[in-house]
Amino acid sequence: MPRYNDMKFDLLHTTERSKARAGLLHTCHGDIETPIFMPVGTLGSVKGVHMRELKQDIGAQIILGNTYHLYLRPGTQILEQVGGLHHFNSWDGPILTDSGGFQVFSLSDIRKLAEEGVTFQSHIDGSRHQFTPENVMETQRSIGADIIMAFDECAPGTSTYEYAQKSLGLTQRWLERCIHHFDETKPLYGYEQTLFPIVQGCVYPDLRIKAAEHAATFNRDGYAIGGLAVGEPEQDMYSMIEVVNEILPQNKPRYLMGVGTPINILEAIDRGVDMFDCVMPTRNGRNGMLFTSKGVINIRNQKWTSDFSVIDENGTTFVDTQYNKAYLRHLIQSKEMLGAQIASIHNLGFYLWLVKEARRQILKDTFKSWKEIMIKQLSVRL
RNA sequence: GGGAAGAUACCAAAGUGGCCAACUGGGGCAGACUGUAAAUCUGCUGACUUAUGUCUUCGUAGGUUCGAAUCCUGCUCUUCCCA
Repeated sequence: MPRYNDMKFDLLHTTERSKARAGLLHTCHGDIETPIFMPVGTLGSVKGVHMRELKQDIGAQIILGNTYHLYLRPGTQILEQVGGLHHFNSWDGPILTDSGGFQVFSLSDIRKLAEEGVTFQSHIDGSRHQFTPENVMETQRSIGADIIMAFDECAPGTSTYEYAQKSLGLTQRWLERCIHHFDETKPLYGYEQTLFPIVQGCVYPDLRIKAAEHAATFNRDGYAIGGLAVGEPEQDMYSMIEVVNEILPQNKPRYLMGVGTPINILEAIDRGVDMFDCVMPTRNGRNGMLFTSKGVINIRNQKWTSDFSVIDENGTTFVDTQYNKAYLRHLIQSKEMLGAQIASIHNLGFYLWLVKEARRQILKDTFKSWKEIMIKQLSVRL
């Protein structure tokens, strides 16, 4: 089985006025049209959304899972027994797993960081577990994601230069160990997996450059930009993307981890990013925030109480025109689970529409002007 | 008819002389949420207004007191028990 396959990503189109690109990423579970947004399914489910809705209504082409969470529950034994996450959650498209690097950041008060790896206390029962670059690769083999991520430290956006530098050193040594171990092991379920390195370096251009150059030497099928949208100013995020994308190979997909708002996504596409994931459409949806073609709605606000217009007349999912705003507000106010489901489907549908439309605009060389109009629209708070 | 308990802000419910514009929960209103410890979290919720000020409130009408949601009296209403 080839370790490296240069046919994995076809860069179909680039534009003059923008760094935006349209591409096609091939995986053993299907092709992905980029730019793409990947719904987050931490525990093997995109919260509140059926696979059928994800695929047919929302148009998702790839979803995420999380190594830390799936390792704790249901555990690798179950995942191996069933033949990997695809067979467990019955998503037959591509899957990407995050390595647990983000949990090094988000669970910082119940973990200990060391050269060897990270010792976590389970947030479920307090039990202690060690994650190392090596065992994280193995766990991701067990999960069986098509794209797996290197184990990194996602340092806070407010880190000092000294901390960021130290952290990056660790991430880079871990990357080497990840790659070494990944290349030494084989997939468990008969299809190929690929490992994406993660570029860290906080908001410091020289660190980001160093990190991107280091990552690029490993010649992988794709690269991720991590450690952004974690507390730093938005402008810093954009300039880091610019710095890193200057260095990452043109013919490989770039994945901006954990980002972001619809506007963030458009700005990042403009700067040459191809892949995105974020909990925002689902989490914020559950909490009553809707991203629509006309602007952002807080459906809990009183003004929607008797607004019987449909959720989004230009929306692409069935919920958009099936349900009215007042009803959705009622469901969310009443904490009815259907409300969370409708909001999640709507928001994911919007995100997927956004990247699909971006791709269409890139292909016909009108991305830049379309983006400006969209950003104005997306800034509206209804 | 007799007896007992009770009446507190939108609802429920603490508070039995000053630290009470009044605990707490719900509801309501608003905000937050970016590789998901999140169907979660935060703030506000008498009025005027925003100073750590004034005014009006704890069924109702009086009274005691420097001071009352808290003590006393009448009235009204509610619930329960006995006839």
